[in-house]
Amino acid sequence: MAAEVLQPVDEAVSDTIASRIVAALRDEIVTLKLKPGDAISESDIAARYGISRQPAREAFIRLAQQGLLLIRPKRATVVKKISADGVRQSRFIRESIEVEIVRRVAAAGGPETGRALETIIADQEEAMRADDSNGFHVLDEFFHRTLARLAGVEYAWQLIDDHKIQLDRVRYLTLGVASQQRAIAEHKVIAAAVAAGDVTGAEAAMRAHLARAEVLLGQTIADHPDYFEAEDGETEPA
Amino acid sequence: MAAEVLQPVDEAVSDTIASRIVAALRDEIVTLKLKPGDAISESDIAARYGISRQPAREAFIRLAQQGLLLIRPKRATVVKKISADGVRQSRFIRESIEVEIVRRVAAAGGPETGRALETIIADQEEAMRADDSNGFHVLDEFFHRTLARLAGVEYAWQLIDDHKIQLDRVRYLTLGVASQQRAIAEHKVIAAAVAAGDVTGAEAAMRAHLARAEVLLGQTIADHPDYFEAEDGETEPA
DNA sequence: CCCGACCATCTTCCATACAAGATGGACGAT
DNA sequence: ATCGTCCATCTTGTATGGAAGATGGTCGGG
Repeated sequence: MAAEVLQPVDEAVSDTIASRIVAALRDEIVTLKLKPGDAISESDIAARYGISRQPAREAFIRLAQQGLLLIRPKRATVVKKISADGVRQSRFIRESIEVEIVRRVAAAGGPETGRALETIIADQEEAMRADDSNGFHVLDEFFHRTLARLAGVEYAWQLIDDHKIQLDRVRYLTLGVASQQRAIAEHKVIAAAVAAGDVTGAEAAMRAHLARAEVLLGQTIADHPDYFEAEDGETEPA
Repeated sequence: MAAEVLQPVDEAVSDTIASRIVAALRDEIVTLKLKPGDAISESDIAARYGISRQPAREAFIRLAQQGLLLIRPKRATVVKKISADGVRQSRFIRESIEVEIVRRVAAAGGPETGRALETIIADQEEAMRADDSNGFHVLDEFFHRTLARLAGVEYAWQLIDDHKIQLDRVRYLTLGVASQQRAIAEHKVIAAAVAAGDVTGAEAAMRAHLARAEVLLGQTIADHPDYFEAEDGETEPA
């Protein structure tokens, strides 16, 4: 059943080569094995994965539509640099929707919703203790996704998930245990407010939780300026 | 500079055949020349537009990712039926984001923002008098998009635009002058609240404005049940 | 020494050919 | 007459070849 919930990502129902390439490239991009600005070509990927150019091309199209690649017609295809403004707007989108979600859940929620959330938080604490950074992230995502399902808008979460990749690349640059502890604490506040039916409290808690990304962004830009697009000045400071 | 803001629509920078097919099919789907449930094939489209299968295939991929087509691996490709639940969730997404947008604009807005909106409304009234239904819709979209730009999140509007197609198909089934008059009146209320810096008032006005779609949905399902997916019961009541 | 034109090379884009699987109707057995 | 099987036909997925265009280095002229 858990697998049922995790599988349907909208299009990956078919197990084609192109789909696998999409997943593979997507992972390489988020984990920064493919760095922003790197140039790749269809032939390149085709050779690397031992396939034809056609599936590689289709993968490029899908990833370009997700905002991860930039296909330049007759020139080359590059891994899109992270746009600071784009990250802020992705965060804006996420905050808009998630705030609305917790409002709904808090308004309609009963005691069992609170219990469902607490279970996830407990799992997160265990993952943190086990130093399972990857599992922690999966559970973090599951927490938010569960809220969406409780609000009856799980499809909306899928949307957030698509655009969250932009945020994930930043997040990947700023891992840390302290961050995990704080995330858990904030999740607890949200869960408590939701369980108590405190709409405005839940909204505030969610906003505070998501606001943390703003701080990380500035820090990350300072640390890895070459991964980001030039914002206002010239694009190429020659 | 303004061109800079309007140009980057993410992928349509290149003027390829595939892009034109995407636009053409998208239009046909929204205007219901291609009805939900209709089956189309790559060869079919290729022949119809006098092109090869390859661009048609790419267009299918892009449209499938936008949720308009359903590609069934070795079977056929069909125009996705309208999902009532999907429409509700698209509306939820739109409301979440647009509410947040008007909040921001109302909070930070000055007198010139109100004037910009009023200009658009005036144009809308003219379009209505001229019985230019298409122009009216374009201006309606422009009104909301302008709000997004004033909030500094025009990219977010693009997201809404992508998912608004689901709503547009329903809207296309329910045109009418009365609807236009009401839309203009509601736009005026929103613009007034924004100009006055009335955050909660603007939020309420926007919610009311978008809530109208809910009523239309039920009506439309009743009128065209064959365009919609079966919701809970069996998919095929044989 | 500096600048402009040319060209080999690379890229994406499109066309075509083939492969694998699913469908629906015809056909034959019971 | 009814049911099961087979097969022509359609579908999408993949491979490969050629075309148009952009790039960057090289070469020649000033």
